[in-house]
Amino acid sequence: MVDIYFSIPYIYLMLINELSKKTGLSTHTIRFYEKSGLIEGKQNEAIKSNNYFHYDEVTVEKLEFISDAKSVGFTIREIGQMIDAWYNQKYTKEQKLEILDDKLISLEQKMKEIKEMKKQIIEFKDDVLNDRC
Amino acid sequence: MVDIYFSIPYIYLMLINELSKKTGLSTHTIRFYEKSGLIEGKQNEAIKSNNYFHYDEVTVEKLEFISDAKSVGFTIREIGQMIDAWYNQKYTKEQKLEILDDKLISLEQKMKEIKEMKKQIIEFKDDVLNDRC
DNA sequence: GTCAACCATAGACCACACTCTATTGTTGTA
DNA sequence: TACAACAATAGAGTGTGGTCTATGGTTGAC
Repeated sequence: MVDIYFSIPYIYLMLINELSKKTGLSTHTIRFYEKSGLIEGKQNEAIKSNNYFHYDEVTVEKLEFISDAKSVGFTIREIGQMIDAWYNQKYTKEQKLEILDDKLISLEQKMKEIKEMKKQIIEFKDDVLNDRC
Repeated sequence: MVDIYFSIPYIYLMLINELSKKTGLSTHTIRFYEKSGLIEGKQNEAIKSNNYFHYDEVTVEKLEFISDAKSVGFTIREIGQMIDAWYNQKYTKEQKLEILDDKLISLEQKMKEIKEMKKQIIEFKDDVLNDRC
């Protein structure tokens, strides 16, 4: 079987080292994300001499999304869900929308908590400034 | 030496079980926070028969703050800094303000990241709705 | 054909933030 | 005085998210 992925000339593919340089993530971390099911490289079955994985530009996008999503506090599992809701066909349209709406709600919640925390810290500052603590 | 803490009649003190019920945190978790330096109970040196720790209402406040701060993503270390900046005298006024300002800046940053993530997810939703993925 | 720079896999190790178990001792009510 | 419900300490175990090491194979420039 010939993999179409490797027969389309205008799809640029890269190995893990280049992916690492493009995203700023270590090859270790990228492999960890791959094992966790967040991304997926492809092996060229026409080449028998090695088992190197090849990655496309969409993987770069995904890794950038993963970094962003992690820094707002989403877990690997949640990030996986979102990626599946976006790039995969394993969910129906309705399920995809439900997942994404769910994440939007949790962002709203985080937002609210951060605003509360800001208020608190500003009160602390006020106490410090006025020698009330 | 007589500890003033135990001689002021209007300071209400409680044992760990009551503290746990008031805050919704397990006694395990409370002891973990105590070992981590976030809170501090006091032993009554007048009582020789046991070594029970007694906690005041300020500890309840601190534990509530810890829960809130954790849910916005602050680490134990960061939370400890903030508590010290507020309740302790181990920092100067200037140092306290610096710490608190630093935390405000990181909250602003988190806020920005969350807004970006919201935008992204809304774009995802749009793609799903219009069958672009 | 040598060698540096890459590739893959497996599994050990790490920090963080708990969470639980085991053990021993204390208190207060019946 | 028996007993349940509490207390303390030490230390083991858990889940998450990496990070590193060891081992062995491949590629490409010289």
